[in-house]
Amino acid sequence: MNLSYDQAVAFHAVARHGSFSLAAKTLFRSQSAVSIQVAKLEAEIGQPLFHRTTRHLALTEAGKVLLKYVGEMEGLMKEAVQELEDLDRLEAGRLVLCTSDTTGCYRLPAILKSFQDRYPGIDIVVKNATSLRTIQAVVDGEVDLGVVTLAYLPREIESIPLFSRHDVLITPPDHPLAERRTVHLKDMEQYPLILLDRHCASRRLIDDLCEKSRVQLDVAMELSSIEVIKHFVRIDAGLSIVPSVAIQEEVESGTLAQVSIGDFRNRPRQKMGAIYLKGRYLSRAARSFLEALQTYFRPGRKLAADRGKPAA
Amino acid sequence: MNLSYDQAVAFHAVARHGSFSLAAKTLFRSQSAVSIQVAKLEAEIGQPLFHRTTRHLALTEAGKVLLKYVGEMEGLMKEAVQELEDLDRLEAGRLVLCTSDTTGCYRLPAILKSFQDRYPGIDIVVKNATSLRTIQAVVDGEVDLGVVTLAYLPREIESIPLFSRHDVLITPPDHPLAERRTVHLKDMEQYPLILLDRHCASRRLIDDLCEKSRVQLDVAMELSSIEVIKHFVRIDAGLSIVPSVAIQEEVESGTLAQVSIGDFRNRPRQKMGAIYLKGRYLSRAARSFLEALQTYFRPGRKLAADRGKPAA
DNA sequence: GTCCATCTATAGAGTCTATCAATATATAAC
DNA sequence: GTTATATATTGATAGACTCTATAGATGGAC
Repeated sequence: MNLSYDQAVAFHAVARHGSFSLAAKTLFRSQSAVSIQVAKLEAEIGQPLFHRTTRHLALTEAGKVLLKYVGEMEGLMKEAVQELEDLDRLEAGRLVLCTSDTTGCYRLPAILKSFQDRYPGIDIVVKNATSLRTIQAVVDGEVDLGVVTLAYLPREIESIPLFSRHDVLITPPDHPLAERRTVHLKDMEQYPLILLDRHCASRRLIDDLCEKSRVQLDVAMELSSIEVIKHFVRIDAGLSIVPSVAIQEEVESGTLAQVSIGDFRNRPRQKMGAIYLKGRYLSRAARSFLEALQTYFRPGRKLAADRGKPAA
Repeated sequence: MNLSYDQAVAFHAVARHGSFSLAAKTLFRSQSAVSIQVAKLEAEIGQPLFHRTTRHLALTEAGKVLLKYVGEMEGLMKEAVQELEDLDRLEAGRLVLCTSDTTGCYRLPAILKSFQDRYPGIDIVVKNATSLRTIQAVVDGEVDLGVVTLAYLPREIESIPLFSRHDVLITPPDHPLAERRTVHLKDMEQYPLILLDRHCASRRLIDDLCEKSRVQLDVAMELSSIEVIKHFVRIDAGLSIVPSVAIQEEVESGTLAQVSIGDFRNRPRQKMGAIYLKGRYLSRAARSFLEALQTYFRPGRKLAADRGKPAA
């Protein structure tokens, strides 16, 4: 037995209205169309669905059974349509981001908050990982968007520059270098350094620069968290190079000192940006969030994140 | 947004198999047919359902939403088909009978039991009412079948004779009439009688007969239950006329005596039979029960209760 | 009883949609 | 680059659905 959903819907209308002609009107069909639909359904089932003896119809046993199921199915169909339309109107949806701790802690919170306020129906999940891992997660389709260092991007990744990361030397407040307006990598050779481990894009950039400048840093420790690094620097376990945005509070309260690094000045700063998989369909929620990111970080620029294909 | 169920089913197959061509095979369609179905669905929804970047497909957010609902809907459809097929195979169903207390107590139990054993999936509801009320219930479509006195039947009722009801006089064991082999209505005039009330077909038959024979019975009480009548007769509150089948136990145990009534002998006995509404579709369960009734009460006769149109 | 109004079933024609086979295109593996 | 596999596209065909018009049935009015 293979029931047609449309025929069942016609049957349902007839059952609810107790009349073929009335049902036909509500379905915007002719009465004959409805009669035929129900007749076919009855033929398929092998039993009548209505007692047709008197003027008003009554359901047969089979009719009662079918009615029960059709009602539920129509309800589900309506719910599905509702939820899909909500998705389209950004009143529902799910968005999975991935970014570094630093960006997650210091750059995104404000924009996430305003996005949530604007689209309360959208669930946003923020994962934390290094830029390199984030890129892999985007490539694998595990996350919709990433915000990462725009270096070492594979070909299949599309990127949108958002802001620049400005790395500085941090020292305890009473450190000799703390007085300087600028230091160079060369100046740091004599001090033990606490850096992020080699899996981080930002560390890689430092290493690359050292190699070019023939500087041999004394890396005393490799950690994976900037927060932890800050604590070590505060107890004078060594100096570090971190994004300036991550230590504003400590600088203001005087628990840490920051010094610009001359070697970085004429270099392109570390561009940070949003990334997504080339050609992958971006949900409306993802596109909308990309747009929000651009409006927030580059208010002057013209937005390109339209129709799922933002320019690089 | 107006989603097509068939398209959604195609989508579901693709989602489950992770492949259009595989899904096409399981649906016994060509691959192009499935591709087009899904494409139309996506056009209707306004969003892609699959990420098609890599070789294996992945669901988009919209795809995940739809998948959830389609699975449920297909489940319901399967259940509906299952239950309708069960109905056809008599493995499910509901049968509402109506009959008098007497028939319900003394005639039906055995056959109901064997029917239940044979078709355990069918729910049988037995209502009790007088024959006249039962007939009305059948006419109104409140019950599927009735077992009643086959007198005073309206035109729209179809009937199948099953057995005859044999009314006898009952008295206390030590009553003067208890010795007689036969009595006549005339003989009862001098005794107070306890009869069923005038709404009962059996009472009507007695009244009609009295009128013809010009007998004036002394109806001391009118009750609506034969069981109650039996108790009154036992305490010598009067005599009564009841179906013999209802007092077999009391006669055997000697608490009541029965005497044949001569006036009934040459009269057609009260035919009892099954009734249903002419032209009303009889469910398979009802037809099957009618058949069982005939086999039980008239084993020699050829069965006619076939295809919903048993002979009268 | 007959007539009328209303509802449902049926018939024939036109339209639309789904389907198929064949082919083109895209992707991953080699 | 080539090959193999998977998906999209095309054009033709078949089937289902819908419509209008009409016939048949039923209940109520007279």
